[in-house]
Amino acid sequence: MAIGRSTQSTSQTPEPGAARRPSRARGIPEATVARLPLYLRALTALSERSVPTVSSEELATAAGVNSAKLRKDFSYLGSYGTRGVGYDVEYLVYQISRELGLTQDWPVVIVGIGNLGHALANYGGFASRGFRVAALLDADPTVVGNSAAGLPVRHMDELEAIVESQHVSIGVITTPPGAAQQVCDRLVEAGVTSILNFAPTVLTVPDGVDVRKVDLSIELQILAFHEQRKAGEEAGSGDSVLDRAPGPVRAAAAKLRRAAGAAKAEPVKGKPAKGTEGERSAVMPA
Amino acid sequence: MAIGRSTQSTSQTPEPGAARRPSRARGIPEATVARLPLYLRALTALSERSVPTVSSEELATAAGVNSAKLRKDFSYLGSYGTRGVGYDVEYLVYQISRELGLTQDWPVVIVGIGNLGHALANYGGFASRGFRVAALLDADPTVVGNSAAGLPVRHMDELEAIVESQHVSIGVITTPPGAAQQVCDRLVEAGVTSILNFAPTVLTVPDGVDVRKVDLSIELQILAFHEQRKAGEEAGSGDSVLDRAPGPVRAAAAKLRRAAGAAKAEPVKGKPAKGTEGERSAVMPA
DNA sequence: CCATCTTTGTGCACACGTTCACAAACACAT
DNA sequence: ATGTGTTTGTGAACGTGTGCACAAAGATGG
Repeated sequence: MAIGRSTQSTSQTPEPGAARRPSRARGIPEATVARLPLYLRALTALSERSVPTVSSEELATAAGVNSAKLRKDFSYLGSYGTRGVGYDVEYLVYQISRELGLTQDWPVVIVGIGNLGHALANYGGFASRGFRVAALLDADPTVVGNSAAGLPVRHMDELEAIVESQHVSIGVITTPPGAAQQVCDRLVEAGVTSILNFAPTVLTVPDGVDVRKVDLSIELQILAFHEQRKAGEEAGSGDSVLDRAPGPVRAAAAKLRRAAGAAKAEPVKGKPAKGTEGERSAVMPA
Repeated sequence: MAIGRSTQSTSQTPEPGAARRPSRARGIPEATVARLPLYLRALTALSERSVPTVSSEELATAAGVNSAKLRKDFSYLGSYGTRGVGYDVEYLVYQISRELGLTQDWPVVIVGIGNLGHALANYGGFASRGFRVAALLDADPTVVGNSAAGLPVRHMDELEAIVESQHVSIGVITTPPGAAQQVCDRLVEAGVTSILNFAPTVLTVPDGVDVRKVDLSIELQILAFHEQRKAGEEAGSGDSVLDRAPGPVRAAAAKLRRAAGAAKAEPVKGKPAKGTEGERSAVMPA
């Protein structure tokens, strides 16, 4: 099946009337930028197998997109192909790397060295793409001093000094949700202008700072949605009549709901709601 | 800044001419589905603070979107608000949960218990949203038998039996990239129809199976792209003239490149290419 | 040098997503 | 009851992304 286009808005806070960023400062659409790393990965694999050239069709298959899209994407970068032949692998690797800014070194700090922070610190794909872990930081004294992936875990207090001295512009937040905004503020204050947030929180940042979000829980919920649909496709779900009734009936229902809600009761004819479940993922954000 | 709309195509393989899924089987757009978990999170937070009702404006702020979008999103679910008042928090929590299929239990298997697998096993947001870890699986005998998050790590051989007996329909892949497709095939064969893939690989699956992908490396690269742009906005980058020249000049350049590439030399006037770097993230996929 | 074949680059049409802006609906006070 | 204020729900306009289909560009062989 493979859901057609999912548009998981990984970046957040489009800021209503704000900055008016046309998303293509020099003409490269966001959607294209998001696919460049995919192409790059496929191309480096080809490069390692010493394949000299590749057609849009082949590369598209390897990257999991269709060839027209790929060609259009590349056309935004310039005309790097040769008609009748295809694309020169090495050259394209270089061009895409350059476009993505991977020909330079990006020092990164990871804040919050729990399970996930550990996993990221050990992530091999880091170094191979120009990213270098400048420091691992944590607020917990029992964690500080441990080492992960050959690097010592240092205390949050050193954050500002590290960011400044190593010119860190990218920060990764893997703290529990409660600490995320605070950490974010400190990172930004220290000079970080791009943040990758793994904590399930909406971060507020000043203009000029980019935030991208990775949220396991959301991904699973989206899968569940489609899974449910597949399951329910044959078995017509017992859709409550009230819920989809129009006009006055609905209004009455709303009134009832509000009355019930005020007493903090169960949602009308709702499932048991499993005892005020909620955002309490004190364990780890992931 | 906050990049406007990022469309990180988290799901993959739209399959060119295939199935023609209008992405809205019962009328809910993909983009909306992807935001429902966000709303749900904000709503449960309000619910815990016993807030009875919330306006689209407030909720939108809490979820990090704009209010018009939120209202339109909700309008796809039905008319669950009350004009002049707002939305009943409890009721909306229930409606969204139901829509997302979270009122039922989703057993999940995690395959590949490295650093990341561990992190996910310990992830608190799992259980609180109807997801239950049915089993942790790994192929490495030295890992099998360990326990993570109170669950024993079991051997891959048990995969089929577990999926079948526990009716698992969602699988999470956190193996190294080399093993991902193989694991994926086994999961699908065993009956799993939704896969969350953390390995940096394009998975091929039969029709009817959903794949979503989470890729740290890609997220960082996208950040780097924007970071580079910010940096280069004042300092006009020394863009090679050749690269953007049109027509015949370019053709000649292409010819040269191909000649160079055949000998697997450096890309024309390229950076040192740091010794056949590449996909070799044997450490962990993340 | 010409004919043929392959593959790129792109104009165009359409689908999807976002935002505006406003009428309809409801609450509440008088 | 009626009027006033608030907030939803949505039509319509716009912007972005996708995919088709084809002309143009180059390769290749004779």
